[in-house]
Amino acid sequence: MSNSLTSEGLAALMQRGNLFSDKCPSRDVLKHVTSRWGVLVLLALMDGEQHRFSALKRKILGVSEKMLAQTLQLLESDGFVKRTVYPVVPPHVEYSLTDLGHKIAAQVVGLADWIEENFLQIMQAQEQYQAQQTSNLQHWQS
Amino acid sequence: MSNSLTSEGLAALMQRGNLFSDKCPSRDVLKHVTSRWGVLVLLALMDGEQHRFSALKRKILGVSEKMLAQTLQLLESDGFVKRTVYPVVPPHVEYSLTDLGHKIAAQVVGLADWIEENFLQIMQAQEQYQAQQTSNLQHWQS
DNA sequence: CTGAATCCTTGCTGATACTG
DNA sequence: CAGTATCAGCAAGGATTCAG
Repeated sequence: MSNSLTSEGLAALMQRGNLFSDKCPSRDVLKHVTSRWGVLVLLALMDGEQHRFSALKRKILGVSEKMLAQTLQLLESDGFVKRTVYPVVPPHVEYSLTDLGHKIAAQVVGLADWIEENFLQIMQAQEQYQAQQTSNLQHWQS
Repeated sequence: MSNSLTSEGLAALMQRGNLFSDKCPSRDVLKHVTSRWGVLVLLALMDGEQHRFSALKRKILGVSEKMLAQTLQLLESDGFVKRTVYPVVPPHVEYSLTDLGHKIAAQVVGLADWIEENFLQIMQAQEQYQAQQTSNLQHWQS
């Protein structure tokens, strides 16, 4: 059948702190949703509407067809994106978020928003770091 | 001086939805904290203790010295990690999270935890997707 | 002990061309 | 319209070596 899980195997997968041991499957999902285009796809689909492939391509500036298709496939395989095909000519495909997709999108966007909100502080830290590096540089230059 | 920001430039950087336009500096920070080792470093430092380089290397299984040093530098330059050097022989360096670091670590771990908590659903979606792909495969094989 | 520097391999990415 | 296939370029990642 499709579900071949043992309760022991499941327990091993679900325990916390698993991220430290390599090959943790959660890392793959994290990779998908935080990837360069993954974030943008989730963001683009968050309005709950149906979106066509070409519409997404227009909305997400700079993405190639290959990467968009690849990202959509990954997110679909994780159960975050729903792909609806209308068997007509010319082909018509629509993408939208699943319930699960909406939830993880909220998490990802929450993280992204936090960064944007606190970006001023981060930038100041970066400048301080830069200044520190520069002064160290000047030190051994003399 | 170190601060060369104009108010217009800052305003342009801070507006929401900026993630869509490429070269958004927030994307770099997002990349740092969600990178393969970035997540694990934040997780390892979340206890609030001081951690030595070699201790982190032992704690984060599989990380190379190069990537650990690189990750720590990035997180330090973003103001998330504090690096304390004790000028003794042999060298003694300690790493810990800043206040800002604790906050973003909470966000990142929140996302990671969400994935782990909902991993059962995700895995089921992956199995369904796999099954679907396999059946499609068998279709044209015959 | 804590890294920096080097080399080398891998994998991601994007441009192009092609299919149903 | 909605992709797939292929290939080339580049950057991330890792192993090793060297240095303060």
